[in-house]
Amino acid sequence: MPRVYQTRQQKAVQKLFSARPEDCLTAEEAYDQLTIAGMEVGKTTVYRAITRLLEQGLLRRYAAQDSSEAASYQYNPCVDSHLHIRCMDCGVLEHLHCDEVEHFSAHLAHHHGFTLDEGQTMLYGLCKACQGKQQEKK
Amino acid sequence: MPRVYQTRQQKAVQKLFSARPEDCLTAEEAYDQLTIAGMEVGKTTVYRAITRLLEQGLLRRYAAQDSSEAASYQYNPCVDSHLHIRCMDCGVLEHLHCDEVEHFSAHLAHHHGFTLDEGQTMLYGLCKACQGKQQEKK
DNA sequence: CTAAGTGCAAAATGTTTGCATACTT
DNA sequence: AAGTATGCAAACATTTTGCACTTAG
Repeated sequence: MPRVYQTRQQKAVQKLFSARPEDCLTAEEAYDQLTIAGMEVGKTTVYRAITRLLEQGLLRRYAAQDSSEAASYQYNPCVDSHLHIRCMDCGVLEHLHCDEVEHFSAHLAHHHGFTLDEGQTMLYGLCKACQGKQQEKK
Repeated sequence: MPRVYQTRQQKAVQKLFSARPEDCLTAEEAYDQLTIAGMEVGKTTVYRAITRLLEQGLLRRYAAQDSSEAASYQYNPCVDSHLHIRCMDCGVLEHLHCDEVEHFSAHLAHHHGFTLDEGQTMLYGLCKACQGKQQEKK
């Protein structure tokens, strides 16, 4: 792994993500944010910076649910790895800090020989609010 | 929802997926399979047939892990919905038929107000074989 | 000074759309 | 006959790459 130079642009991208560990941003959104902030970072550079951060394990990547939508990225403080759940209707992202997850993960390891990567996994379903909405429709 | 005509092509695509409910195929792969089988179905038509099957709930869609990789689709016999786990190293797909999943899902519903959609969710991690490989590398 | 990063334009990829034609019902 | 599907080519959106130039270490 080649060394990572601390350029103005690289620092700007990392800072953007690390400043909001709760948020998921697409490359485009990150680019826009930087532009608004007057940071002058090329879009290509944003992509390359993100790639570098992924390699360093500082970002996690979430594939889009629908096709032809962009992937999003989130700051990944290694210490606090946890599952995320995404509502398929409203798109809200929730962070699952919960012992039950550890229990389930342990079960997978023991009974299925599978080591769950919480950082890479996104659970999909419906949040409380959207379950209500779905029922109204019926 | 408009009615779905049973064309030669539509039937061919559905048959392809339903014949192998264990397999995940990308649109491209489906197209290739059909072409090899001499079915003469256009790629556009494959995409449109897949879209229709998704709308009907007969197919589930899995977003690609790495960027610039294609999404894959799998036949979805509604009755037997279950979680899937994918090895990030070798790519193997395992089907999780397990009471623990129901237990975890129930927990999510009760304590987090979140209804898990097992069909849409893919767990990522490392399978037994690849955990061994990872350790050797160190 | 050298390895690494930048930014533009162009390519690549997966997917969707416009449209004239053909098929189902 | 009306509604839907097909297939081609072209459009699209996201992401990557080639290349000449700049910057960090």
